[in-house]
Amino acid sequence: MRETDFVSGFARGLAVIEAFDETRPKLSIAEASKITGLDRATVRRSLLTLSELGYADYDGKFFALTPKILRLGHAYLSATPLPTIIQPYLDQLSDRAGQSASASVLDGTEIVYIARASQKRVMSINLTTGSRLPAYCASMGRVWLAALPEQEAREILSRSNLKANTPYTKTDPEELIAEFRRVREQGYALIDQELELGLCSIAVPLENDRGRIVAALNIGAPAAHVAAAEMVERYLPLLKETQAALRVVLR
Amino acid sequence: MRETDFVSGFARGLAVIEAFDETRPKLSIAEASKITGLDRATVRRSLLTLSELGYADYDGKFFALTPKILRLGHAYLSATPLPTIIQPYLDQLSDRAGQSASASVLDGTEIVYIARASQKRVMSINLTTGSRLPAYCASMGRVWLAALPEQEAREILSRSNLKANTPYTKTDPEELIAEFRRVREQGYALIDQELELGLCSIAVPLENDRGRIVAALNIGAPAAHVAAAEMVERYLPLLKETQAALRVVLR
DNA sequence: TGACTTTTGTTCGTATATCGCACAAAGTCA
DNA sequence: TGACTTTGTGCGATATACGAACAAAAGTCA
Repeated sequence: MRETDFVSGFARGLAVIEAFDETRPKLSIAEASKITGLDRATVRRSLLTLSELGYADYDGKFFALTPKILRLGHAYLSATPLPTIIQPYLDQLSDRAGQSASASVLDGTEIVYIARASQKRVMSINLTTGSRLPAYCASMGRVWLAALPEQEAREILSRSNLKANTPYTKTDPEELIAEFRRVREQGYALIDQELELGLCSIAVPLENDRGRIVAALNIGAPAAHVAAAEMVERYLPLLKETQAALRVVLR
Repeated sequence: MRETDFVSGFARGLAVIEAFDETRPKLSIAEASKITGLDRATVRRSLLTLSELGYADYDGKFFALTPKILRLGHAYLSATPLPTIIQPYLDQLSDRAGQSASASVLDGTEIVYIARASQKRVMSINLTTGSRLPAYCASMGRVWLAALPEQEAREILSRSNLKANTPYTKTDPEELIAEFRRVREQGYALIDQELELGLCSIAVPLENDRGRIVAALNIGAPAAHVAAAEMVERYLPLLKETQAALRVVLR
């Protein structure tokens, strides 16, 4: 790609959109400038452009994103057949298990939820389509990393911020690599309160008919309700069934 | 806003992202150019920029969005407290009703789902956070339009594509305006198979403590299961309870 | 309170990047 | 093969970003 094939004004604008998050729902020009590292004048133009197009509101002081911005993310969800195909299977799975069931794909060091059937809230985090979790400490993330060549998995770990969310969180890269090997062999990943205290989850890979991983499926349950050891006997068979059913559907 | 405060390269890029949808998950440069009406060279630069930033994949022929694009929409969801606050109430509501419950906001002529607790699939459409429906024929849309000054509601109707999705769909603006008045008086909107055959739904407005509408809540049920007339007695009390509980929570 | 400092928003001239056109090259299909 | 479509590229005209300068607003402190 030649240098002139890159529209930096577009790239800068996207960075400005990403400057908004849960801790910063409203931004002044100066704040957005600090977060993105872009010049105030440049950020101002991007924000005014967003506002002009209806993607943001401006009260003269702060900018806030509007629901119109959801069109951008939704363009992916509706354009990708996977979430639509998976959703009914997930609903059924969640219903049979009596627990939340989800599907995700890997994006860099994170997994991204692309479909979810939730039961009563067990986590402090509100997970919906588009939510992200670090791959190294989530059951679906483990499944994804286990499916990659070891070198790639190492590379992703090296870019990850391996922090101990709970006393149980594995943060040693070598230990994680060994865990990936175990996941690969047994065909599922089990997480016992590594992401959040009181939460267990179990995940399996979802492969297409060429044996390539296209998503991960999981079931999450409160540890108080289901001990980690029980997760396998109670939910693995259900996950395996769903996995097999979907394998037939996916080209 | 001065002319030079608008970054057209950014605006053009956003239009290119929106060119992707369920019917067009992969786009060539020429296709994207046709859809957006932008010059091929311009579209090409935007697509290559997206690809360079990891928001799109390029196989040398077609471009497809990657899950990274979800970050953009998610910036709104996580930056707006409303979905997070509402979700647990929706889960409980859906659980008690045994039907899907959702929340939405108005964006132009459409409602946008910002949270949803789904039960078994009853619609042909896969609704998730970020999904859109025309406001004029959806129960939550009616609630929103009823909450606006009549002039604004008329203006939105005039911009809407009022088509009859089913034989029951109301498409006459005057009839709709009269319906909005009824919705305002009775405090809820009932839709009997106007969006899709076999689907009924009932919605109420969700107001903050200043009495301003901030979202609409609804419950949807298969018509075969619950006749339209029954919707009110079965679900309105539950909706009202949730509405009241949330009113206290919202500032 | 008022003087002072710091932060923020806006404007401007200029160097640079981007646009859209026109043409060339490469596919595509009968 | 030839007609057609699609993609890539060079170039002049135009739009945009940068950084500095200034004005306005918001803090800060005695």
